[in-house]
Amino acid sequence: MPKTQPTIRDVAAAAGVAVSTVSKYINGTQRFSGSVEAKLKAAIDALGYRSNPLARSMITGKTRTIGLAILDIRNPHFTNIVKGANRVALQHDYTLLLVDTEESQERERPLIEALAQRVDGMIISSRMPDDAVQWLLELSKPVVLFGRSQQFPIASVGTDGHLAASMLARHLLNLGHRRIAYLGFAKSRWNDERRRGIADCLQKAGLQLDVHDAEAPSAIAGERACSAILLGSSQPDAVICYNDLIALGFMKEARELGFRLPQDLSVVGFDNVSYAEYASPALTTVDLQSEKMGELAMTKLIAALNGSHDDEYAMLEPRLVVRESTMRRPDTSQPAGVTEMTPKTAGGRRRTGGQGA
Amino acid sequence: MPKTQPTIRDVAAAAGVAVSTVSKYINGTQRFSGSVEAKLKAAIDALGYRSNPLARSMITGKTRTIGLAILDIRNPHFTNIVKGANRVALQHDYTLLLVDTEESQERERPLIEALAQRVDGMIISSRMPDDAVQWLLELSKPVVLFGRSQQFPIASVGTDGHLAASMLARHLLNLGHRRIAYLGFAKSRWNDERRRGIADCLQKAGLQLDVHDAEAPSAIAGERACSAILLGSSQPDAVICYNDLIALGFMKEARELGFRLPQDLSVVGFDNVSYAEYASPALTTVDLQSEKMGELAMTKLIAALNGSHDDEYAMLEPRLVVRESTMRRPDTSQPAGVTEMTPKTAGGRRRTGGQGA
DNA sequence: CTGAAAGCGCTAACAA
DNA sequence: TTGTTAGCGCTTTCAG
Repeated sequence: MPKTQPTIRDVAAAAGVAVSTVSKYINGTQRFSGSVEAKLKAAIDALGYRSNPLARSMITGKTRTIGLAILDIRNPHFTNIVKGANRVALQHDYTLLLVDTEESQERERPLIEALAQRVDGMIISSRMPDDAVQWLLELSKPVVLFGRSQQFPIASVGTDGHLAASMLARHLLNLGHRRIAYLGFAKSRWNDERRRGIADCLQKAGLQLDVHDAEAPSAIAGERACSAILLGSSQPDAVICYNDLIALGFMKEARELGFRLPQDLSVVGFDNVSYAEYASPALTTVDLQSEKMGELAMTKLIAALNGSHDDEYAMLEPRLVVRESTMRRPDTSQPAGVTEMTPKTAGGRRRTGGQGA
Repeated sequence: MPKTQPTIRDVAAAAGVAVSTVSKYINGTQRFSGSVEAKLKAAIDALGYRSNPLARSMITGKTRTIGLAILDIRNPHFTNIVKGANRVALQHDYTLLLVDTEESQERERPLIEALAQRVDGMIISSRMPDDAVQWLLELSKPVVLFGRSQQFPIASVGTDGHLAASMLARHLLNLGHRRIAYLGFAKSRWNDERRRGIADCLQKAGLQLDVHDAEAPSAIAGERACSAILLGSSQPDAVICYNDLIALGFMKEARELGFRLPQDLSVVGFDNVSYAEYASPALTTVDLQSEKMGELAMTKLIAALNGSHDDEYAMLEPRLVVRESTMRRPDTSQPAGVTEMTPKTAGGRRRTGGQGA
C-alpha cells in the first residue's frame, strides 16, 4: 500500500527523455514535438505521477499558499472575511493556511512568525498596538492588514468606521432618540473610530454620549453588560453596540429585564452578520461588507505577490440596514436637531439622577 | 530589505561547526558540549536564523500541516468544527490548511486531491456518495471523515443522528403534537438517519411523518420552503428542520405568514448553533457537539499520524436543548402515547383532506 | 560528541 | 526542441 510516489525521474525514464523535459512539460514552460508530448502524457498517467509541490516550492521560493490570521473564526464577521478571501484565493489557485489566534495576544506573534515561513504572503486581523506593526514589516513577506496603521505604510483594508458610526447615530437621532449609549469594545482597533463617529454626531445635536465597555466582542458579553447600562442612572433610550454579536446578547438580556424592544429601547450594532436578520426584533445594523473586505484583502495581496507595490488603505463604504430593532421615540414628533425634551425627566440633557439608586 | 534569510550553512560558518551539528542542535536530536551549544546559540540569534520548514519537509516527508475540507465555512456547524480542530491542531503544533468547497461537487475532488499533496493528513466533510470514499483511501494519506461510511473501513466521527432525531420527535410528541412535518435536506449524508429517527418514533405512536425537502442547508432555504409546508394541505402543528439555519429561516417566514410561535406552531432544528439562542423565540434544538466533533476528528487524525490504526466510527451523544420555540399544544392534555385526537379535524390521523385545496 | 557527504524531488541556467 | 548539470536548505547515515 505505501508504494512510494513516482518522481519526475521515473517519468523521464519511462518516457525515455530527460528530467528537465518532463519538468518543462508539467509547467507548460515550453512547446514540444508531438511525439515527445504523447510519450510524456502516456508515461505520466501510466505511472499516476503527481508533481511534488514541496520540491517545487523549495526552488521557486513560492508556496502558492496564503496565511490568514484571524482573531476568532466563530465571529461571523471573520467567517465572512475567510469566505471572501477563500473565494479569491481559489480563483488564483492559492490555498489558505488558517490560523485562529483565539483573541490571545501572546500566541499571536509566535503563530504569525511561524506562519510567515510557510506562505507567500499574509492577511492579518489583529488587536496588536500600532507600533507592533513594525515587526510585521520585518517579516519581509507581503502583508495585508485589516484596519489602517497610523504610523506605518502598509497595505490594509477596512470600512469607514467613522461614517458607519455616524449613520447609526444620525438614524437614532432622526427617530427622536436623545439619550444614547455606546457599548463599545475598547480592545479593538476599530473602537475609537466608532465611538468618535457617534460622539461627533451627538455633539452637533448638543448631546453627550454615554460610553460603556464590553469585555469581549461576543453575545455573552453583551448580555453581561446589559443590566448595568439599562438599570443604571443614565437610562438610555437607544444603545449602539460595538458589533452585532454584542447587540444580539444585549437585546436578549434587555427583554429578560422586562424591556420591550423596540418600543422601550432601540438597539443597533455593526457588521450585519446574517443572524441579525433572524433575530426578533430583526437587528438594525450597518453593513461593513465583511466578505468584500476578505475579497479585497486577498486581491491586494495577490497583486503584491505579482510585484505591484501597495501601501494604501482601501476603505469600503458602509451601508445602513434598517430593520425592526429601532423605532421612533413614541413621545417625540420633530425629525431631528430639535431641542431635546423627554417627558420622563424634567430638564433634558442626561444625568437625571437616576431612580435606581 | 530583501536580505536573503540565513541558512543552516551560515550558522555553521558563524559558529565554526559543521552543518549537521547545527541541524542536530535545532532539532534537539542530540546533546552537546557546553561550548558548542553556546556558540550555536550565539550564532543563531546573531544571524536571526529560522529553519526553513519546506526544506525540512522535503526530507522528512512531513509537513506538520493538516488539510481540512469543509462544505461552507459560513455554516456555524462547520465553523465550530474548524474551531475545535484548530484548537487540537495547535496543541500538537500542527497548522490547518483550510479548503471551503462551497458545497460544490465538481470542485471538491480536484481540491481535495491537490490538498492531499501538501498535508500529512486530512479531515473531510463532504456530500460525496459512499462509493466515492474509495478514492479517498487511494490518496494513501490518513483521513478522517465526518459521517460513517457504510462500505469502507475509514476513521470517522459523527453524532448519533437517529437518537438525536428521536429525541426531537419524542419531545414534540410529549408536548401533544400530532401532525409533525420534517423539512429535510436530502443531499446530506445525515438526512436519512434523521428522517428515519423521526419516522420510527412517530410510527410507534401510530403517526405518519410529512416529509419535505429544502434546497440548501441555509436560513434562506428555510424561508423559501415555509409557505408550501404551512399553507399546504397537511397543516402541521410542529416542524422539525434539518438544521438550525433552516429552522431560523423557517420561523422568520412563518411569523411573516401570520403564525404565532410557538403558540400556533412548534419549530425545532439540529446543531445548536449559537445564534439559535438569540433568536426569538429561542430555538429548541438538539446539540450535536460540533466543536467536539472537530476536536475528536483532529485527535483521531493525529493519532493515526503517530502510527495508530483506526478504522472506527466514533459517535458522540446528542443532547436536547429545550428553549422557547416549542410548547404544549394548547388543546391537548395527556402527556404522550395517547390516542391522538385533534379538535380542528374530525377523525385524527392525518391526511385530513386539506382545506387549502 | 562532531563532521563529511549523499541526497529529498524538483527547476533553471546553459549546452547541444 | 531536448539534455546536462548544479544546486534549493535541510536531514541523515556513517566515520572519526
